[in-house]
Amino acid sequence: MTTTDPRYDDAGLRLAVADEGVLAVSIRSAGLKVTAPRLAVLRALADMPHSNADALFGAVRSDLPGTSLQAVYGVLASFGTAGLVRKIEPAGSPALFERRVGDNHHHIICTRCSVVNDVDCAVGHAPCLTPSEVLGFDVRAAEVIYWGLCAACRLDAVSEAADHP
Amino acid sequence: MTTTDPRYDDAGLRLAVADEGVLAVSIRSAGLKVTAPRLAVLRALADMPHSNADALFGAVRSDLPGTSLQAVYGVLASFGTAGLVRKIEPAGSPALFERRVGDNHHHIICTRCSVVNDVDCAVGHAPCLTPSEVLGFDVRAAEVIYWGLCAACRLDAVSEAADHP
DNA sequence: CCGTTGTTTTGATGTAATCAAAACAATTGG
DNA sequence: CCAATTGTTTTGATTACATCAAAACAACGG
Repeated sequence: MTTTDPRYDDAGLRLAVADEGVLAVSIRSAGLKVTAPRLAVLRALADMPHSNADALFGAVRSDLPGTSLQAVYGVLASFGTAGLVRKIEPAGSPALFERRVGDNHHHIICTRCSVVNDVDCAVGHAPCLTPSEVLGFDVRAAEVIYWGLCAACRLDAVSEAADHP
Repeated sequence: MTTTDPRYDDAGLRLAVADEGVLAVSIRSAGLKVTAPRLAVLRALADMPHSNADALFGAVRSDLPGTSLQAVYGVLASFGTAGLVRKIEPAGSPALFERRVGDNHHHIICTRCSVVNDVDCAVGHAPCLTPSEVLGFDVRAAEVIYWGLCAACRLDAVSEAADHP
């Protein structure tokens, strides 16, 4: 009789032991060399998705001092072309990065505090939203950004209105 | 018996005589002072929608030499807050401007030649695409950019493939 | 463990846009 | 029609974000 407790199965064991190895594997299997700055950026991105290069630089530098901002840009560029991260460029914001790739999900951004949340694709298929041929264009992707007030800012807006009647 | 020929009705006559006055009126009725740089920017924008500040600067300078680039930025900013123009900021591009405002239409951009076309709203209502409350957000607008190959670039891509078989 | 190849550092450069102060021009009210 | 007010434009500096290039360096395949 073999145990089926998920904590002790093969995948679980590897996962527990690997620890940082998981990140290394994903980098290597994307065809890239595994380096300390790359691990650090990927780790930072896991903790704080929708971060910009500068915020990632801050996080990376704190556990790998001596890393340059340009290295972070370089890492993000290589991750981007390798398909490891996705770059989003909302109006009025520096570029943001996230590890969730492959599905084409969208984003909702608070106009007041700029917090970003993922939103599943409106339709569910790759170039979500129907038009696959519009005005003679061969449409490959649909990028959607919703703008609005997040829950916290809705409350703040209400209490502010009370302060200034 | 009064004529009802639209060419001679009051509005039509005013329109024909006004010529440039149409632009001036739209500026003034937006609560802004009418100035030569503003008229020139609005005129340029009528000719070339989806232009960036620099392209508009080029057009403006050619019929109103001495205008500064900063003036163009200033004009565009005031037009933006006055609701006279809309600013779009596609990923990887400087901001583009257009006079079509009020309806919330979207855009389709060629990934090869960067040409921009208007696309009517996917649903037809203001924050097009259903979600008016997502993840606790109060959604106010949905911004959609389609990316693909324009008709001309589709043809070019085909002939290039023939060149490099 | 060495060589190749790709990555990071260092430092310069570029683009798009914004800011601030002084000169100037459009409107409003007399 | 003129003067005062208010808003706009010019001029020049400055910022934010990002990219480029060369030399130093590190990963990985043999």
